Amino acid sequence: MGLSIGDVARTAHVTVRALHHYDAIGLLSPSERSAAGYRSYSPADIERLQQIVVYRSLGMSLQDITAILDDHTVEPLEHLRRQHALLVERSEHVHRMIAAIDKTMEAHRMGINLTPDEQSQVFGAFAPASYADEVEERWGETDAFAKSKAKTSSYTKADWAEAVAEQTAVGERFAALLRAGAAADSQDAMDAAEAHRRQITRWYYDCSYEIQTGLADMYLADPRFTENYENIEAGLAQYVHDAIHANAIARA
Amino acid sequence: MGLSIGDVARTAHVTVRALHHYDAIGLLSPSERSAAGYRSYSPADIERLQQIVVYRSLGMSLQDITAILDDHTVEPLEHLRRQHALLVERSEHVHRMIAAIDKTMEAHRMGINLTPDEQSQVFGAFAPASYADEVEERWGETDAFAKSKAKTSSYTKADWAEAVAEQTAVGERFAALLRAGAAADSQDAMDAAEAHRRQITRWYYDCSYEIQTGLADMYLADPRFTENYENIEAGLAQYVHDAIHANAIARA
DNA sequence: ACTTGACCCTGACGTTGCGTGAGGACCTAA
DNA sequence: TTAGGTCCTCACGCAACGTCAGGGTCAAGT
Repeated sequence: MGLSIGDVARTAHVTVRALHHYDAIGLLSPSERSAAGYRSYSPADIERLQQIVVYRSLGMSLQDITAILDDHTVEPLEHLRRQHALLVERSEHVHRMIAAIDKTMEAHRMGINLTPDEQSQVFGAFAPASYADEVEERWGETDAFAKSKAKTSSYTKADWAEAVAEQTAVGERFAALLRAGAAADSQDAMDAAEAHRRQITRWYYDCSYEIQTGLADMYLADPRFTENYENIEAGLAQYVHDAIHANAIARA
Repeated sequence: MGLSIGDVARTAHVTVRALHHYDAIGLLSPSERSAAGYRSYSPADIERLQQIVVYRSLGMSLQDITAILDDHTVEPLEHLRRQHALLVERSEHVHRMIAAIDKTMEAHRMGINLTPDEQSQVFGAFAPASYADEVEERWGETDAFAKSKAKTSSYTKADWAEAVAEQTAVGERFAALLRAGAAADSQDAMDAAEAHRRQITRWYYDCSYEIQTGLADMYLADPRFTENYENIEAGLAQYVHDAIHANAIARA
């Protein structure tokens, strides 16, 4: 027996009514019901709900969400990659909007009137950019998008094995350097950090230095991740963290 | 006679139907009608529409927008300031969402399960943060908000005169330095750039170095702003631009 | 065993912000 | 003068829930 609808609503910050609605339209039907007809949500249901919440926050319609979540050719991780990409796009969009406001205020400050053309541009920045627009902006026509989708969703078991192997290799590389006494800001350690970043970019998502240092911080802050490295070698979490930071600074 | 409804719709990237709707609910009623009953939008109408579009993109309801736009104790510039602040908040929100996805992906990568507590946090990042939440997050209770509103919306004519005077003074300061042959990356020029930034922060909105360099770029890119400086002294636009950039780099 | 309060269920109607025609006037250019 | 594009006013439709209404369920306390 999983969580009750109220518990789910609280942890996911959605209303009970919304969950009823998702059930009614077949977007998220809890995998179990109690004898009295109470909905019971399993961990898998919760995971699906997270995808729903994220896609919703990006402005996707419930119909479309149903469609892509029920598309079993799409791996769960692929959803996270897409969401990441869409969020980055969203972030850039917000920055364009801020720039547009800046421009308008500067014009006010200077007592300047914007030309219709400039005005249209300002308006354009605030045009309701749906997720669909953003997706197309990123991947061009549906054709290219389909291709990209085909590529990333077609990871075979061998691919996944290779990804895991690469990841393990990077961990080992750090550990070897640590054992050899190489400083965290040595060239070798920074190269390993770069490999870590490229590995994520290759198999998961475009990992900027900013994002990577965020991950490094998390490796120390969250005991779960810390343990993962400490199990390989004592002090490795801190070492990886320092190497990533050193590398990020050096490349900036 | 102003613009036709079709023209407005095109430049503002909204549908004709939306404009009809705004008229019907009294949010934006064009200031004139032709003999045949055609709507005619004045420049003031367009300006109001921009405010509407921006607030809408922030998720505000049409009712609320009507209320705050019809509140005549709020200066037009105050709307831009608010919108700027809300957008910055929105930007931070998006970054929190990206971080949440990063964390989820890292957990996947490492084969780790998130605790309910962590899950709740991830969900929290995607909770539909309405503009209202964001406003309260920034300004606390309605009381504090009312105060801030009272403060910023109560600029007197004398205040405005002072703001304009300060702005002119900053321009003159740059011009004097340019005439005196001080380099754009000299300490004096960078101090002037800092004064430029502080002036905007004081009278308009919190101007970060990133935003300021954006403005500097605009001074060169947009002939309107360029002219404004060139009228004071030849080469001043470029000079101001360089000083702002030098200062931003020095302070980073 | 019984009550009480918190929680759950299923309808069912209301709301917001428009989309989408229907049916008809208007207006410029050929 | 006729065709196209644009404009007008109803008026119904729709998504994603909010909001009662009327009624079971359940654990805790008495």
